[in-house]
Amino acid sequence: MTSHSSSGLGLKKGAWSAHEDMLLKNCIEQYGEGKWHLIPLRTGLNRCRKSCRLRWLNYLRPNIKRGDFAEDEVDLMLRLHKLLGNRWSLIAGRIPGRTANDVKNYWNTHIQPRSKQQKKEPDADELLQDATVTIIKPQPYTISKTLNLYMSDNPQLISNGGGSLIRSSNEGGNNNFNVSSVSPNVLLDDEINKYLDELFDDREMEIEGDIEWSFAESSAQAEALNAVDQEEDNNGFFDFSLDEIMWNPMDSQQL
DNA sequence: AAAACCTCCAACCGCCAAGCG
DNA sequence: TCGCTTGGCGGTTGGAGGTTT
Repeated sequence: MTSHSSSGLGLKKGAWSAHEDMLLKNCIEQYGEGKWHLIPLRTGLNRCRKSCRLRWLNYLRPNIKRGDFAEDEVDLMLRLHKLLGNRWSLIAGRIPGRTANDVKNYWNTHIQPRSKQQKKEPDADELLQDATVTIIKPQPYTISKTLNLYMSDNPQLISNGGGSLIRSSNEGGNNNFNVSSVSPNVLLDDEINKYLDELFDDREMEIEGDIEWSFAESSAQAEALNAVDQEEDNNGFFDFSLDEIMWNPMDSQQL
C-alpha cells in the first residue's frame, strides 16, 4: 500500500480518514452515485475520482456485509467462479452485501492457496478415479446476430463482466461452443439469474449424493474443481467445450 | 520481550469499453 | 472516424495486525 504522501499531481493516497469518509458519504447522499469526477470538487477532497469511487463501493456503501464469508456464500462463490471465472464484480453481484474486492480478496487468500496446496496431494488422482459425475449437456442452438429473436427461448446467456453479455452456441453438435458478445441492453438481469438458477438446479440434481460442494470435504473434489479451473485458465473464459465445464474426473486426469 | 514471519485486505495501478464532441 | 473523458474492471501491492520463534 502506498503511503500518505502525495502524488505528482498533489492528490492524496493511502488510507482514508474518518473525516474524508464523512465528506464522501455526505456528498453521495446529497448528489447520488456517479459523476465521480465531480466528487473531489463537491467535497474538497484531495482524492482522485477512482479513489472516491472505490472507497464508496468497497467500504462506505450501505448494506455492505463485513466479516467472514458464510458457508453458503463460499459455496455460491465456488459455483459462480466455475461458471464465470475471475469476473469478481459479477460474482459479487450475486452474493448480497459482498463487494467485488471482498470476493476477490477472499478467493486469493482463502481458496486459491488451498487449491494450490491440494494439487500437490499425492492421493488426489486415486480418489478421482472413484468419483462419478454425469455430464449435463444443454440443447444445442445456433448463434445469430439477431439476438432478440432468441431471447425468450434461449436463456443460456452469461454476462462477461464488462456489462456486455456472452452467448454460446453448439454448432455442429460437437460440443465446441462458439461465443459472441451481446449488447447489454438486449438482456435483462433476470435472464442471467434465471439461467444461473436453472444451471445450479440441474447440476444440484445430478451431483447430489456424489459430490459435496464444500471444497474442504474432499481433496478429490477440490482436485476436480482445480482441473476445471486450470482448463478455464488455459483456454480463456468461454472458449471451452461443454465437457470441460461439466467436469469429468477421468478427463481431468489427462490434463 | 522482541524480532521474524505470515495473513489479510484496503487501496492503487493499468487497461478497456462506452459515450461524446 | 478519431481522440478525449469517464466509469468500471481485474491484478497487484504493501501496510497493519496477528502469530510464531
